[in-house]
Amino acid sequence: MTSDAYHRIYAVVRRIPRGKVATYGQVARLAGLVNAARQVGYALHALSGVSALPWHRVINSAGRISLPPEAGGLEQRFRLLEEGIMVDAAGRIPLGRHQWRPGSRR
DNA sequence: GCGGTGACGGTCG
DNA sequence: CCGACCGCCACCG
Repeated sequence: MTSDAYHRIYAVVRRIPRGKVATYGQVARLAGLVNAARQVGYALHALSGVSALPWHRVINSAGRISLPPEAGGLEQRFRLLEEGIMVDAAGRIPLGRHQWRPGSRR
């Protein structure tokens, strides 16, 4: 049932270091997929929060939480704050300071 | 197989 | 900086 694409996506998300975030498009590219940002969102949605994956470290390219508050966005904001990532009331995150750069190992 | 939908992303005004 | 549009593409009824 878990497609190969999903497996790759999850593998990438699992590598995001604590205290760092990655964008949907970034995850898609690292997973070797093209124009699949939406698919990444769909893959994470399929988890329904029931997972050991750091799904909360994935945000959109605008540097904001895409998930509606009542659908888990609130929990995502809380988890990020808990890791020392600044998230303002509007769900905005300073990407320049927190975006994950693969290779820098953090 | 078709059409609507969305945890996206880049552009434009 | 923000909202409106449009292009993309897998999932679902």
